[in-house]
Amino acid sequence: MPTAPTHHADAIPKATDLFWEKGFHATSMRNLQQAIDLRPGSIYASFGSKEGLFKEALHHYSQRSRNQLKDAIEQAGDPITGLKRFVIDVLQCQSEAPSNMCMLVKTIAELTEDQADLLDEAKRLLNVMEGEFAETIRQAQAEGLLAADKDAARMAQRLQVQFMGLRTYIRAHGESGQVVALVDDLFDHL
Amino acid sequence: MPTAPTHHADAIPKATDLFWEKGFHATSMRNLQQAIDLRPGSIYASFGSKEGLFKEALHHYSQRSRNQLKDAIEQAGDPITGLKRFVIDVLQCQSEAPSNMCMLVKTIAELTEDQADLLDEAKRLLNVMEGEFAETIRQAQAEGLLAADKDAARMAQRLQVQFMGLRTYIRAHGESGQVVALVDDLFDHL
DNA sequence: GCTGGATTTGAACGATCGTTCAAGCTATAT
DNA sequence: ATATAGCTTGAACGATCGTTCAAATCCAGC
Repeated sequence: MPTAPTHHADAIPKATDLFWEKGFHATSMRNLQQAIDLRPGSIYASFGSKEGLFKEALHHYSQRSRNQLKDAIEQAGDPITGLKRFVIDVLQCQSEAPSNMCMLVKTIAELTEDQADLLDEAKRLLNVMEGEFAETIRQAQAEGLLAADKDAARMAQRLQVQFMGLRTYIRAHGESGQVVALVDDLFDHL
Repeated sequence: MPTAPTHHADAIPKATDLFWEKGFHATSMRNLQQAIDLRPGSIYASFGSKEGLFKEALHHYSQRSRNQLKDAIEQAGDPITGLKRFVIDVLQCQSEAPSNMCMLVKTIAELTEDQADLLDEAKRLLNVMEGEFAETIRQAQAEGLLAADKDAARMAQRLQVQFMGLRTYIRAHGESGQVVALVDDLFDHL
């Protein structure tokens, strides 16, 4: 029943931003109806349930992030500068983004086993992103930009931990402008 | 009206654990009534509102964590081993605790400006905890257990970032048993 | 053992939740 | 122009939300 074709193509991005800002439980179907300008029947015809729509939002968010990384690498020229650029961009975009924190992290923080499939999906997508980090690091090693003897997967793991920690920290305090220096540090001790 | 005297002293700990597990929005007053075995009238006489009870829960959680750190330091003998012990204990107690993640972090991840005072309180208490870390590090420096030229506040900041990141990472993956090694690393590069 | 203030009780309130579905509308094919 | 298939609409459903309050209960002090 889900993923039925709709000509309201920008419904998912808008739903994503609302879910990202307010979280799963605090976002009501009526909030969503207003945000994406669709009546309940249309939404349920397309997505089946609130959970179904949220799952689409998670996928859209994940894809958007992966594209953002890809673009940053292409624009920067080499993988490592691109990766660093991506991290800095995400950390600094406090103003325009719906939330300072990663939507996937917010989701695994909020949900319990009551929404096991959404929780598992968020975990999986977070893992996919870590895989992208690892692949990027591997490419940097192949190009001689990074010591090739270190374990790329382990480095990606460390990056993921620090990245999630930093975003949480920035949410708790202000941005404070030290972001670039902190990220430089992060990549030095990678 | 809040904080009226009650002889149901263990109401707050039980409410804390439920809020910690399920978060603010997913925990209903009826869940709480059942968990702490009080009827609505009594709860509202004591705490005024769901928000009031949640604020008490935040305070209780914060105090409990600070005591846990204090105890760990006393038991370990010196501040730095105690601090490390505390971190390891928290990271490993995946089974008994209501959630792998810090309740304060879960709260700042979940809430928006719709509950501004609860959000600010969680941020403040997180800052208090970072202050405890800094004070502990300062004591370790005073006892010659740590290089005294480094900025204790900055080290506490790094510890906080890594600690929050690691707890999130453990929530997303399993515990995987590498925790002790990871924390050793963390304290080496502190 | 009676009285009076404080506490507890649980039914009930209006609001809002996620969801459904009969009726209305739109657009294509004939 | 008319029929038909599919999408859209919005009122409505039962459940549950946070909260209230009159009545029942408890427990001092006399």
